[in-house]
Amino acid sequence: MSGVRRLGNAEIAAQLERVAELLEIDGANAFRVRAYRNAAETAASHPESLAAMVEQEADLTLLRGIGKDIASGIRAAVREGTLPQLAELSERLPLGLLDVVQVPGVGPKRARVLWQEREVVDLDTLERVAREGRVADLSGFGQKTQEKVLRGIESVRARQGRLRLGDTEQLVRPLLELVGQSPGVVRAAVAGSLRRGRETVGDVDLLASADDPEPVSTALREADSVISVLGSGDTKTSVVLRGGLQVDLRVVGDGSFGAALAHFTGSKAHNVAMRQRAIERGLTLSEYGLMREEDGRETVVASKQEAEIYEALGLAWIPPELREDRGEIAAAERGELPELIELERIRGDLHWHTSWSDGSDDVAAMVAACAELGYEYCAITDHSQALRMTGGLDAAKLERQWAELDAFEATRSEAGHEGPVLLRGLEVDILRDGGLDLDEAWLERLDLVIVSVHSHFDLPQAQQTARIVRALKHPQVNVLAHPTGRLLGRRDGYDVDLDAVFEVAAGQAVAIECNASPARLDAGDVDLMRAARAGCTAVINTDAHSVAGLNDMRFGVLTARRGWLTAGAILNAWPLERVRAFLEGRGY
DNA sequence: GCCGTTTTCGGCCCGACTGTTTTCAGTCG
Repeated sequence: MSGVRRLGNAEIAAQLERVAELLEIDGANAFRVRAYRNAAETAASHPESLAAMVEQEADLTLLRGIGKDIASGIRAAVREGTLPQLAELSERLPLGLLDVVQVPGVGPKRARVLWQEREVVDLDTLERVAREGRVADLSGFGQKTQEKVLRGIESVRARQGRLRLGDTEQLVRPLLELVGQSPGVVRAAVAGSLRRGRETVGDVDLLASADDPEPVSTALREADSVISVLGSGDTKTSVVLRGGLQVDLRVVGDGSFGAALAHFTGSKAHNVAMRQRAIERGLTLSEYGLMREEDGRETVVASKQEAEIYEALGLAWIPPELREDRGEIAAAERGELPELIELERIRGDLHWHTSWSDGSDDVAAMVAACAELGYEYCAITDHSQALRMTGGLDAAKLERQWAELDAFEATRSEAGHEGPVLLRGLEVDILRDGGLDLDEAWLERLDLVIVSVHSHFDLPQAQQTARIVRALKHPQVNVLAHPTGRLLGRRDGYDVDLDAVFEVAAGQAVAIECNASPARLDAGDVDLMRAARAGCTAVINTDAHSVAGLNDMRFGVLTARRGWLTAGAILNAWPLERVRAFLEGRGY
């Protein structure tokens, strides 16, 4: 092991992606830009640590999309922390332009013009110039673009500073291990919004119990991924990781671990309600425990285990995902907390792509991976033709795909047909007018029709809603995928009246997807609650575009748990026969 | 910049839409 901080694959991928964006702004050859994007994708999804491969002197150019130049860049980055290509570009271009291209309507070309003609270097300068009306008069811009930019700046700002759940989990897992294995540590856990399974995380709270806080605090301060220490005292150490994520570690005596865990898990609103409940019972609740004060003396009622605190307050233990002060305390008091969905209850994945459209693995590999996950069933659902960039399928291409599926099934049955039942579906685009991007005959033949919006995000609400509702009313439609279209940290959802959509979906037996991709988590927790209240069935799908993507299921399950969903409300937690009945519109 | 070979250079995914233009560049997916 070298003494150099080890760069994670996610960080290498992020740096490659930044190189691609800066090259684009710089006006570089589009294929060179794409080469960096492809390399970023490979880095992000490679199961083995690239840094470890470099240390072992493995040949990185064997990986798809990584050639001589990028391999040597990665080797340098592993040694020095930064890709030389990124270092070089950041000397020539303002890094704030990376935020500027996040603004809808501003791409690399316009960012370059704004920089060179108006000295825009970041969101602040862009906002000032736009407010002064000096964007509209640039050639190729105009009044509407200027207005769109001003609106866009706000939503970019609102998203900054929060990381997605999946990315955060990757960064935190090794830290939790480090903390848990430090000398003297009895218990260690993740708290905060990450423990509650929120879709994005602002900072990370780690908790450890130990008599002496020093060894574990030191271990965190000296962790490979830490770039600066904000503060470090007896009970709290705050550090910043490469990439900017702040991590706070609290160290408490093991006797108060439960109370501290409850306190630092939050949410704030949940804690306030819990403390109020304590006061009503003549008690006080803090991170040190649930206390009773008698004759000026404080005695501990409960503090060692989280569950003891809830019990002492007359409550069932509340799963962290529910701790948002959305009625969980009243439900816990009545003993009516829902029996939340668990990953083990998921019986199949009903939305994923193959190399027939924009997936990277073939049918056999995807089905084998589903078998590995222990699924009873799964569904192939490539894109329909409207998404040309994905190689979407039209009737003729579907015919060819089904021929391959027939051959695949024949091979499987010769081999004894082990593994999940494979349903045949398609992710069919909802066209601008609400029509479906596939002919009637094929819609009828498919086992499963998923519909989704991938275009015309800017329609006014009434029109967007009507369009989706019309699609849902088609009798062959079974699932509405990613119902808001949001991309976490990148794009807000389109403007749609979800309650109207859910009402129709419930009546038409169309399941509402909880898309488990950490980039989407759509429908989100609150929307899933609304859908359930409207009578909709939910379905948790990964929308995987590779074998690796199938592992995202857990993020969807976390989100569904936050939405109070039980196994009974989730299509792919049902046995196959019931799923088939649902898909065929029979009683289910 | 990567890849693959017809092995050292040419292809790499591309169509729709928007707002800007007056025939199209830029953005988006």
